[in-house]
Amino acid sequence: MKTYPKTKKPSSSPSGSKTKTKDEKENPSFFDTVYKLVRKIPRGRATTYGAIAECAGIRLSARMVGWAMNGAGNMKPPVPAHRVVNRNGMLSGKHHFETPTLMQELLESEGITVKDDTIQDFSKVFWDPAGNKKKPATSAVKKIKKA
DNA sequence: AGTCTGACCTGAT
DNA sequence: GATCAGGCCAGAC
Repeated sequence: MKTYPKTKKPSSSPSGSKTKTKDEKENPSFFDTVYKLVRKIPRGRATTYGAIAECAGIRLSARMVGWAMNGAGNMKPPVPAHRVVNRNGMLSGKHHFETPTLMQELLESEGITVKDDTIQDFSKVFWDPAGNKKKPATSAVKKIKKA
């Protein structure tokens, strides 16, 4: 699996080094968009990377969403990354939190039922960022709703 | 400069 | 129905 022979630095925040991007203000990387969307997530709600990626306009780059979350921990206003889960509603990134249980703790603290690292009634707690932006959601959302 | 990994998703086999 | 492969962007070695 992932061949990671190199040293891993926890402080590898993508957005942390904003020196590379010319002007994130005028040229807001999708990173910023993701953070904004995630911050817009109401309490007691959760969304998926795909939904955010879709809303950000990078459905095919949903992976980057998770990567962007990596820097979320360094964000001043802590981005509610715990409200972001994969399409399965499983706390995939929980392991990346300060504590593997922190994510579940936060979700439960918001009233979300989490069991076995998976959000129960995900279709209910699911929050569509597109709904806030009035943008057409993808089939991913439909599937979730259908489930 | 090239290579690879990364908290994913979708489509096709 | 489950599994495989492809794909996007950005950062680190």
